[in-house]
Amino acid sequence: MRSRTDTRSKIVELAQQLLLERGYNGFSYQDISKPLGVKNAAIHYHFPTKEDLGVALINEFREILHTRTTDFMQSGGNPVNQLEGYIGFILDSFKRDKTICPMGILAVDLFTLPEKMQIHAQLLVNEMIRWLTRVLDAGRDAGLFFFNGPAVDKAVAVKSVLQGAAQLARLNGAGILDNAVVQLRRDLGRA
Amino acid sequence: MRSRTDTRSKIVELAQQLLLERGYNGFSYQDISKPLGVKNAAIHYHFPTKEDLGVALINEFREILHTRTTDFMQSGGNPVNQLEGYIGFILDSFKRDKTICPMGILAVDLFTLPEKMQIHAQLLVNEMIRWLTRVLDAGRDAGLFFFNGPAVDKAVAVKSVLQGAAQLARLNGAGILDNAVVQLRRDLGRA
DNA sequence: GTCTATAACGTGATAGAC
DNA sequence: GTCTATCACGTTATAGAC
Repeated sequence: MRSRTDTRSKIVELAQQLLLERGYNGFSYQDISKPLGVKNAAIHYHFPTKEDLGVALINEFREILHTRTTDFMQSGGNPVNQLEGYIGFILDSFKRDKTICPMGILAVDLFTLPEKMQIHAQLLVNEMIRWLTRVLDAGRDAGLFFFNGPAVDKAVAVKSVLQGAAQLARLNGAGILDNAVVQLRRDLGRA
Repeated sequence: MRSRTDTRSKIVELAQQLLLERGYNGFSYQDISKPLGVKNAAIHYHFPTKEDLGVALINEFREILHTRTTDFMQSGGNPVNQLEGYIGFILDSFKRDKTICPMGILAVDLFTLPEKMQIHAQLLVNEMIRWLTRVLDAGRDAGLFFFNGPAVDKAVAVKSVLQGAAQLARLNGAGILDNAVVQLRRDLGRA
């Protein structure tokens, strides 16, 4: 029993995979329509332009972030659990199919992206940093993390390590990402 | 007085800028030939396929890395100077024209790249990690850096921070990169 | 909501003249 | 070493039938 937007959600799901795997300029409407067994025009019905599709994908990432960070909050509210939940999500995603963080992908492609996508990508990054800053700040106050300087600086550093290491792991093997995570924990005084 | 490969080197120079700015799938032969005032066929003469051009670009990055790390070595051989030289290079590049590290770009585009490019990209990353590991290890032995765990783990973490933070800075402003660098120094016990 | 058909253009690439 | 000319194909996108 398929809802009336079944195709639409299948398009979003596949396009998301393709964006994460190949970047915004690395996939086409054909790459979506062929596996789904529909025609290009069907995709244009749901997303008139590729920009519309791109914006929908970024908003999907923002929703995932919101859902998962809310999850982390609820599961104890412990800052360690929250950070480790995010780290686990990144490790699992990479190990499944070498998925890397969408923010790095959007940053690399940024100057080729339609304007609306650029704006929504900025929102995504801001939301991520805001959440991670809160987690680290609360964890330091509770004596669970140890670091100097403003929490927002540490948040950017932590996010950057995870993002960058997953990228390097594509080129050098998954072990490099595991080791970077271990080092990250050491640098938070947790090892 | 132009050498017989003047056009060739101009192609490489411009293509490098384009790759760093837009990713491998974000520029075309036209983007190179038009500004240079030559025809597409002229580029195909020097680089029969885009793969050939791409490999040449990666090898250029490898040469730059080799030249600059040799520089750092010679200018005192001090591990702090070596690391700070690399950091300064990244900061300057970003502030000039929002240039980010080619390794992140190649990682994002990896599964769309011709085979030879993928292989050369792996070499580039391996060489980078090897150099940075040596610098950090020597610095720790000399009591200049402070960190726990294998130097190679810290090298990956340091490289990842710089790479990831420059990407986030494209979306959030240059300040975020500066702050990540400050945090990086703190986490090396240097602030 | 999906289709066929088509438009308008950009892409990487090649042959052969100069 | 660079040109003109051309190719075959893929791209995003639209109009209109069903």
